[in-house]
Amino acid sequence: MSLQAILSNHVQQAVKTIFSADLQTVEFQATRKEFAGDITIVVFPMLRVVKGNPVQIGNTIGQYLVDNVEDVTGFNVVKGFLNIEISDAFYINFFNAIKTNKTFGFVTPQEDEKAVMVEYSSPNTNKPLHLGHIRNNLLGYSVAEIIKASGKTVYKTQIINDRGIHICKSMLAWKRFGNEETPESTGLKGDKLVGNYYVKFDQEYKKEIEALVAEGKTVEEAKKEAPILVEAQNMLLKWEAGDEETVALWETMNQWVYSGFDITYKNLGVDFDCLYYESKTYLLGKEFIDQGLKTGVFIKKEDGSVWCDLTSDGLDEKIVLRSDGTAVYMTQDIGTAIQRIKDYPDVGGMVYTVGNEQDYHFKVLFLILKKLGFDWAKSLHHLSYGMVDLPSGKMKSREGTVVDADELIIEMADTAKDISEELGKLDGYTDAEKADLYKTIGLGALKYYILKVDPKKRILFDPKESIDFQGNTGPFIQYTYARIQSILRKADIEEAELSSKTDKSIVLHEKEKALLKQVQLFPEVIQNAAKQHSPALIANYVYDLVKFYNSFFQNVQILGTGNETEKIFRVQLSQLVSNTIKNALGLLGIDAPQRM
RNA sequence: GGAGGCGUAGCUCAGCUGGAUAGAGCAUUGCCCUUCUAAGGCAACGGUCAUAGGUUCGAAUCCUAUCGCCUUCACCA
Repeated sequence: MSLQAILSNHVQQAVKTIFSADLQTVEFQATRKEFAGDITIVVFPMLRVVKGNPVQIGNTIGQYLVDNVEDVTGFNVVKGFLNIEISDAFYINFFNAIKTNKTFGFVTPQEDEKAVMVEYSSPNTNKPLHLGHIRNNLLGYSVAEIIKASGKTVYKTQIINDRGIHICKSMLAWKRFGNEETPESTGLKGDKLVGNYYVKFDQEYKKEIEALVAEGKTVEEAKKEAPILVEAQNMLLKWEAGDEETVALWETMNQWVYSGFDITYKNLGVDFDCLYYESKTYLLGKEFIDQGLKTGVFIKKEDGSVWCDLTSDGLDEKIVLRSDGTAVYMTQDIGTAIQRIKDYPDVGGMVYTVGNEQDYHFKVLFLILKKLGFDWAKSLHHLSYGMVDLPSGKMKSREGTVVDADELIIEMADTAKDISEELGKLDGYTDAEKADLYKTIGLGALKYYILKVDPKKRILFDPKESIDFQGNTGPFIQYTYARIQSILRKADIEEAELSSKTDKSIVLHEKEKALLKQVQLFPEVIQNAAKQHSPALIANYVYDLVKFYNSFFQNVQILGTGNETEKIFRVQLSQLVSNTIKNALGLLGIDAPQRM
């Protein structure tokens, strides 16, 4: 039982016996460092049931706790705050109970718990991934790991938008200007090659618009009538009709993109359990539209288009099928969701990692699925995150104002290399080991930088200012981990000693106590992060833990202490902390290096 | 115009369901490596929590209005 739970019971008991009143809940908070105590009970809320002076009430309850609770050793009252002092024995008990648990805080998936499907990434297949996709991927991956750690089975998935006018644009430009170029012939990554033709298309398109305007057309007309655009649209029609040549080219170019994406995903360290392709699911939603028409969820208009009337829910009418019977984005999403539940019957809820531009879309999607009568629809969540913007504004692939994912990853590793070489602490490492470490540190910096901020906030990324490696950063946390590993290597303590129980008579240093308190919070932090879909909570937690450790490290001798019992305890504590750091970083998709 | 989000130190961000004198990092200025990794530690400086009201023992947090920035409201995805 947690400290709060134990104290809660006793405080309620105290209020009952002394004031003969019933207290519903007891409010706790961490004791501020300028006061003595380990945990604080707020007296003010009790005034609703107990009349009187808060200081007096605090004193009375404090005395009761000292008299009746073994682990409460003292108290003091400041205004309406009852600061409780807890015995070292309590923390040592806790330490003894969990010190050999390698996954403290993680809950193993329960059989009766429904699984969760987490969708993330879901790129278009016409251009390379950029910094915006990186945020999406890191968030989705991390949230999946966090939900897993909180005790649920998780499936990671994505919907690949492999169909549509965007890929036709790249296909057309390649056909016209490509001279049969391939990734092999150019040495380019497949997604980069295809992306180049997407940009090429846009350049040609703009030229044609200008030419048409010069001929006297309005800009609006020119945008619609530009021949290259018309041809791209024809290409999409041909694709939908199953034209052999078009489909073959589409398959080839998509394949190029996939192999390019695979490299980026691998470098980023993200993965998926299953994939869904829009080209395979876009027709799927239609049968459910038919079904919804029968049950009255949807209405057909005179021109044949199908709509969902959401005005009674405070929203608009939403189209779910065009008048020509073709699918829209919504149709496909309805079909995909239903298909996923069919494929994975143990799934009880889904998380969609998609930018906040689409808040409205998902609000509508979830509402429609509810109206269609799926009970799992109430367990759908849109993990909506803010855009990554540049000082110049939004990133735009067509205008070349994007921060390329592959390039950024390489730059980060290069920076790590520069810093590392300057510090020169890697004697004995092979070049391969070094290269590996630079990647780990570079990625650590990037991932932490992205994940430490609240997902719903937008991120302003200035390419001119490099991502930090000092202070509240990934490398700082990795460094602390490496530091502890160094201690453990030098400790020269036998395995049996490392798991031996700590004697309760030991007196804890304040820095040691602070560490144990912080470790104690981990399970709760994981649950919270899972509930709120927020890796930022994990990042903030591990940052605090690491700060406490560095302070401990600087102020307390670990191996150098003369006392053998103390030494063993401190090494064990270091091990526990390092293990917690590693596990927390793991939830963020960040590796913890042995040296750096 | 309807809907939604954001606004905290020069910069980047924390601040849980309302609680003590609003916290970190970067930057700036001091210290601390003959002792376990200085990508570190200790300290100083820095705030009208956008603004104005309200709710109450108590508000950065909840409510209302105003201002500023962003998104969305397509037979696009």
